[in-house]
Parts: sequence; C-alpha cells; structure tokens
Amino acid sequence: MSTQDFRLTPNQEIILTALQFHRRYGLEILQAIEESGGKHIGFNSLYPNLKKLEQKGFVKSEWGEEAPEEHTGARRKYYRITGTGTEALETKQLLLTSIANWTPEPKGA
Amino acid sequence: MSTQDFRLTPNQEIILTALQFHRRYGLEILQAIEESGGKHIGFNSLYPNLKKLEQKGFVKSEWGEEAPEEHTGARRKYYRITGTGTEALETKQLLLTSIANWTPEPKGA
DNA sequence: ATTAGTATATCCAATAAATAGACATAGTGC
DNA sequence: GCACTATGTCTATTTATTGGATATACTAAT
Repeated sequence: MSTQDFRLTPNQEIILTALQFHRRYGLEILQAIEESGGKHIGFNSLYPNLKKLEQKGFVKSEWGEEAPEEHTGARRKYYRITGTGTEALETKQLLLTSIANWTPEPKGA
Repeated sequence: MSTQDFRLTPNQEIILTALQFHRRYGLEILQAIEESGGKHIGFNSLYPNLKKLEQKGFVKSEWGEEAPEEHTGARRKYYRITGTGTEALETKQLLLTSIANWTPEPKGA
C-alpha cells in the first residue's frame, strides 16, 4: 500500500516526459528536449536524474542489443518509462486540473 | 517583438494554474492547492511569487471591492491571469507534448 | 597508433529556488 | 483589547540546477 510520492523536480519531469512514448538512450533524450525548443539540460544533469528516476521506479534501463554496424561509437543504454512513471506524469496533470477548477465550499447557513 | 520567456518555476506554475479559470485572492490560492492535494506552499512563498508573476505580466491584481459584510477580516487582493499568462501555461504543455512525441531524423543516405 | 566522434558516468564549485519561521501591518467582529 | 482574516517582508537553511573538468570505452578513419 502506501500512497507513493510522485513528485518530480522540473528536470525530472522533462526527462520522464521524453520517455513517455518512446524508449530512448541518454543523449537521445537531450536531443529530443533540445530540438523541441526546451531549455538546455547538460549530461551532467541528465545522468544523475536518470539514476534518481530509476531509484524511484519511474524508469528502467537496459544496454542496447544493437548489432555493431547499426550505429557508430560506444554502447547505448536505453531507458523506458514504467507503469509507476506513467502514473507520476498523470498524477501531475490531474493535480493541475484539479487546482485550476477548484472552488471554495459555500459557507453554510 | 522578441519571443518572450515563458519559463516558470514549479511553484509559479502551480500558482498560475490556480488562476487559470478563476480570479482568486492570495490565501484562496493556497486553499485551492491544499484541498486539491498539492504539496504545501506557505504564504512566504506565495506572495513573492505572485509579485514575480505580476512583473512578468502573467497576472494582474486589484483590491477587492466587496461590501464589508461579504466577508470578515482584512481587505482581499484579487489576482487574475492575463493573456500572456495563459500563453505561458499553454507553451509549457505544448513543449511537453512535443518532447514526448519527438523522433530522430532518419540519417540520410 | 593516434585522433575524432559517440556514449555513459562522476565530481566539484557556484548559482538559483524553495522552505520554515519570525516579524510587521491592517481591517473586522466581539 | 483580543481573535481572526489577510497581505507582505526578512533571514537562514536546504535542495536543485548549472558549467566545467575528468574518466572510461567502443568505432572509424588516417
């Protein structure tokens, strides 16, 4: 049981969102953010945040199983969002909607 | 001209969202957040952030014009979101959608 | 074999933001 | 005067982000 803590720091929210619909490797996440016009995140912020997201159970990772000719350079580690991670993103949106639509209890007679 | 800076800190996003559909006064904003299950924001965080949001042109404020019998206690200052503020919230959502759906350019022949 | 490019990962110092608590002011009702 | 509602500032602490440096490792080209 125990309701989880779904809170995300700003960078964690952006990184997790980048994984919402696509499995991606580290530098690909930065590319997705950069090319979508988001503010720059360096890899010095990326990797520690991916680690924290993994510790919270919001993402999991696996080493790329590509044939060596599929891409140049070093091994890629792929990250994918978990069910809990998806829940964290949804919870954030529900909270914002709920805050926006809240109205006070009319003070009773 | 000059494309504006629509970036919001986490608390600014929550506060601005509380004003998205309703004009509210300071402590009412905190109530909307609290009763929707958001994490606690104190008035020591609220007022400076409202000031910053007003300086950025995302909200404007006016003193309550209520008849004195409509509520007990001191004057209320009402805040409402501006067109620019609404744009800031929309820009944030569009950015997240864009990051989530981004796919890499297929590397050409 | 060296260099360039891609990729993951950590460490440190500086800056920025949020947080708790105290303090101050003011209007209303009792 | 006291309690309650409400707006607002200040300071110290903690937390998060940022830039820059450093390290490892695999691939491709010279």
